[in-house]
Amino acid sequence: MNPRIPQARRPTIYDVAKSAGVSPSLVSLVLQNPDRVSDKRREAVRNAIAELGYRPSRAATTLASNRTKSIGLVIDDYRNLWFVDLLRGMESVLTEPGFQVMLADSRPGENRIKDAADGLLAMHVDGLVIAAEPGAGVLGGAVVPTVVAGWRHGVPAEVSLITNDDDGGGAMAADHLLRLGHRSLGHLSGSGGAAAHRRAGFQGRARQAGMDLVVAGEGGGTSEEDGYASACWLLDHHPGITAIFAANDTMALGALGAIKSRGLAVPEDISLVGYDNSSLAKSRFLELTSVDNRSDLVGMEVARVLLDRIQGHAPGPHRKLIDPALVVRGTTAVPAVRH
Amino acid sequence: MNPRIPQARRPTIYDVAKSAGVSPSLVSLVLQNPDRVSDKRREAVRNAIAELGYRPSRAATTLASNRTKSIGLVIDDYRNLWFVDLLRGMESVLTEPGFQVMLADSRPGENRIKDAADGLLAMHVDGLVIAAEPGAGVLGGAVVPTVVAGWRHGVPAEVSLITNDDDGGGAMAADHLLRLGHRSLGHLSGSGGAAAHRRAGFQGRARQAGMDLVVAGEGGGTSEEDGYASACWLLDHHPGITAIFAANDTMALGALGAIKSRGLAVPEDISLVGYDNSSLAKSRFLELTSVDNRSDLVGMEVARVLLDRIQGHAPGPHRKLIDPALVVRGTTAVPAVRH
DNA sequence: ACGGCATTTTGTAGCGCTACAATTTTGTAT
DNA sequence: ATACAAAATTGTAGCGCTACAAAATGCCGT
Repeated sequence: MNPRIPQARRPTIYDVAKSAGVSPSLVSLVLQNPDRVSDKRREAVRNAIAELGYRPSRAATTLASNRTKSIGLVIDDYRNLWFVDLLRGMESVLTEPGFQVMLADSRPGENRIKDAADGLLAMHVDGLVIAAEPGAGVLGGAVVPTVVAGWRHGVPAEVSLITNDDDGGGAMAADHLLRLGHRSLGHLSGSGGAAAHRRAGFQGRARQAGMDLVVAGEGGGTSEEDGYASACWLLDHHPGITAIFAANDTMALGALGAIKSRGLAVPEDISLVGYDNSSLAKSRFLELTSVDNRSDLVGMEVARVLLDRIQGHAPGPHRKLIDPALVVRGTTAVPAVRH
Repeated sequence: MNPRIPQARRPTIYDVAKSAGVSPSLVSLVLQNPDRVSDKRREAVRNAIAELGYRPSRAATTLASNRTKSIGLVIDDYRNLWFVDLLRGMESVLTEPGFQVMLADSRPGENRIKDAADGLLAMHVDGLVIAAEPGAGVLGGAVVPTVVAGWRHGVPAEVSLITNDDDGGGAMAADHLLRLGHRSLGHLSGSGGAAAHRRAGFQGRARQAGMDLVVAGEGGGTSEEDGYASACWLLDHHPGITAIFAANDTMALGALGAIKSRGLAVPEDISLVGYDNSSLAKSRFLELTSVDNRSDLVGMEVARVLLDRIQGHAPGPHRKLIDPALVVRGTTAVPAVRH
C-alpha cells in the first residue's frame, strides 16, 4: 500500500500553475484580467482550473488584495420585511459581477446600527448599505463607499442616498382618486418620516386640485388598531368623505373594519387606497388598491451606485428617488352619486 | 511639514504587541484562549487593543487557521419568508460566540441548491445549513458540518436534521377542535411534504378520536384560490362539517371567503384553523387560530447543533423535531347545536 | 539580422494571522 | 539552594493569494 495519504486538500493556485505549466502569477492574472494573457496560456490555465476543480480562496484574495468582493447590508430589524425586496434587487445586480451580500441586523443596544456596520467593516466589505435610520456617527468615518437606502433624514450630503419616493407615491394615490372623480378625501397618517412624506405628497396634490382633505392620526401609531380608530373618527366627523388613503396597508385593513362597522361598503361607498403593496393587499380577500414602493428597484440602484463607486467610475455621492407604482385593485371605484 | 503621511492603516496584531510590550503570538493567544495567559499580560494586551481600536482581520484569521467563524445558510427562495424566523433564531445563538451567518439563495438553474452551497463553501464557512429541499448530491461531499432545516425528505441518515414537527402541528389542530366539541371535520390539503405531514397528523388524531373527516385538495395547489375552491367543494358536498383545518394561513383565508359566500359565519357556523401563524393570521381583521411552526426555535437548535459539531463536542448526526404551538384566536369556537 | 519597443510572463515579497515547537519563566518539592 | 515539572511566552514558518518590478518574449522596420 502506498503510505502517502491522498490528502483531499483543496487545490491552490500553485497546483493549477503546475498542471498548466505556467507560473502562479499567470494563474492569478487569468483570474483577474484574462485579456492580458495570451490565448494559449489562458486556455491552458482554464482547463487546469476545470480539471482540478479549483476555486480561489476568498480569504487569501482578501488578505492579499485588500478587496473582498462583498457588500455589507445593515438592516434595522429582521421583522421589517421590506429588506427582502431590497436584498433581492441588490442580488440581481451583484450576482453577475461576483459580489456577495453580507447581512447584519442591528441587535438592541446603544449604537445598534454602528455596531452592525463596524462588524461588517471588520470583514473588509467593499461597500456598505445602511437600510436603517443612520444614527449619529454611523456615516462618519466612511472608509468604504456607503449608500443609505430607504431613509431620508439625517443623511449628510456626502453620502449617497437611494430612496423610495414617498411623496410621489402619495401624489399617485391622490391622482388616482382624483381621476376617479373623488372630491372629498380622508387620509390616515402616522408618525415617522415615510408617513410624513406620503402625507405631504397626497396633501400637495389634493390641495392643488382643490379637493377637500381631512388628515387623521398624524403623529400617531401605524398599526391596524390605529387605522381603525382614525378611520372611525374620519367617518363619524366627516361623513362627506368618499375616499380614504392610508399610510400603509395595515392601517388600510383597520380602516376597512371601520368602514364596514359603519355599514358602508368598499368601494361602493368609500374607496380605499393602501401603501406598501404587501401580501395583505394582494390577497384575494382584500384586493386592496395600494402603492408599491418598488424596493426591488431601490436595491438594484443601490447595487449599481455601489459598484460604480467601488470600481472608481462614479464621481461624488449620488441621490436618487425611486418611483413607486400604483397597483389598482378592487377597493377603489368611481364615487357613488350622493342623494 | 512632515513628509510622512499619517496613513490611517488599520492596526494589526503587531501594533498591539508593540504597544503592550509583548510578542504578536501572545496577542493572538489572548484573542483565542485568554485563560492560557497571565492576568498581567492579558490586561496589558486588552488595554492596547482598546486603545488602538484594533479589530482582527477575518481574512487573515481564516487563511491562517482555516476556520471562518461563519455559517452558511442556503435558502430556496427569498420569497419564502419562513427563513426570516429561522435566521433570527440562528443569530440569537450565534452572535454570542461571534459567528456570522452568510445567506445565499438559490437562483434558478439546474443545480440551484448545490451551486449556492458550493459558493458558501468557497468562502470556507465552518458549517452549512440547508433550508431547502436538498437535491441529489448536495449533501454528498459534506466537508463541513451540515444541517438540513425545515425539510424532511431526501436527507441521508448521516446528515443532521432539525425540522418543524408538522405531524404534531396537525395533531394539535385536531386536538383543539376535538376539545371544543367538533365531530365532523374538513381539511384543506395540498402538494408538498409539509402539507402531507400536517394532513397525516390531523388525520391520525381525528381518526383515533373517531371523528368524521373529509380531506380536499390533496396534491393540489396551496394558494388562496386553491383554499377557496377546496373549501367550496367541502361545504357544498359535506354540509355537516363544523370545522375546517387548512394546511396554511393563505388557504385558510380562501376558505374564509368560501364560508362567507355560503352565508355561513366564522366561528359560529364553522370553526377555522390555519397554519404558519403568519401576519395574516395575527391581523385583527382575521384573528385566525393558527399553528405556529416555531421556526425561530428550529433556528436556535440548528445553531446549537452546528456549534457542537464545529467545536467537536457532538458525536454523530442529530435529528430533532421542534414542537409547534397552537395560537388560539377568534376563528374557533364550540360548534353550534344542529337543528 | 538587429535594435527598440510593446506585450507577456515570472520571481519576490508581503497581506495579518495562527500553529507549533522551542524557549524562558515560575512554582514546588527536596 | 537545586532539580524538575508546569506554565507562560516567543520565534519561525507558513496559510493562498496579489502587487509590482524585473525578465523574457514577440513584433516591427530597416
